[in-house]
Amino acid sequence: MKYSKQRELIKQTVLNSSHPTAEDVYLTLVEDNPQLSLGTVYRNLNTLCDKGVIKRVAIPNSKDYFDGILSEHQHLICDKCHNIFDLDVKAMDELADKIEKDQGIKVSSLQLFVKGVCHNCQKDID
Amino acid sequence: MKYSKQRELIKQTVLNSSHPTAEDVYLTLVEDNPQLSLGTVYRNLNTLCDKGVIKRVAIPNSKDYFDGILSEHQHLICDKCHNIFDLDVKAMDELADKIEKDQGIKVSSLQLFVKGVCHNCQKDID
DNA sequence: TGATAAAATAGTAATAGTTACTATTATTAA
DNA sequence: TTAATAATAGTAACTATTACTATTTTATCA
Repeated sequence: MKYSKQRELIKQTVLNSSHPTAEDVYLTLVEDNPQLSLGTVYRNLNTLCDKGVIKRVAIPNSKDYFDGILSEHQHLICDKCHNIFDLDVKAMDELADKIEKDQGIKVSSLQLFVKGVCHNCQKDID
Repeated sequence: MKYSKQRELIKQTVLNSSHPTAEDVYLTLVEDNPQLSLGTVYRNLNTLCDKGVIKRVAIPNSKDYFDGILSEHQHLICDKCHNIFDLDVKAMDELADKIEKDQGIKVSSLQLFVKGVCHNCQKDID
């Protein structure tokens, strides 16, 4: 894989922002790099995911988000502000084991989508 | 809401098949109803979901599936045959409670996506 | 350093799944 | 049976993403 300035910028943008979409990354970078192409952003986000440099957060009925945090964690989608927040749900491995035992199937991946109200928005309600 | 023959057929097709997509429903029905429009299928699937007659199974990076079983359950997406299977995961309510306590947030919905190998495909492996 | 090969880019076209629009048809209620 | 209104078929449009292609950038090595 050859170095490219664009890929470097895209990587840094994901690492320095919270769950940006491809479009977020593009809009962030295009200001100082007016020649940047949205296709380049998509292509590099895919490459970076494939190489394990970043992770894709794929949410049902929504565009993809990207995440610079590689350790396993789950996500909260806030009902109010629609932002995405990291959740450290401890019980996932046990749950996978339980499902394997109870259902008699092999589990290769387990993903949890939590919808609710984030800390910030909860403050606004109180 | 006025009766329509098309909506009735669409509803029956969802109730009588296992997790069909909009296209599945359309292809099933169009044979005996050549005038049926795909738009009508989409519109009525949405209406039936809104009215609580059927449920939408929205899976990340995939088209929507529909489900005639209304009771709360989770889904297995098989790595081999890519079909969708119902899973009765008992621990969901407890998990929601635990997340609310641990994370200090209000959970409005909790969805689990299990990827793995279904019973049928597991048989083929053995 | 300069030539060459390989990879990446920008810009655009194409795709998949779904929704929106509109003229026509079917259903319902009086 | 007519009049209203809701639903349809057929098509266009939309959104998120991928594919294509001519040009540019990067890396290699003589």
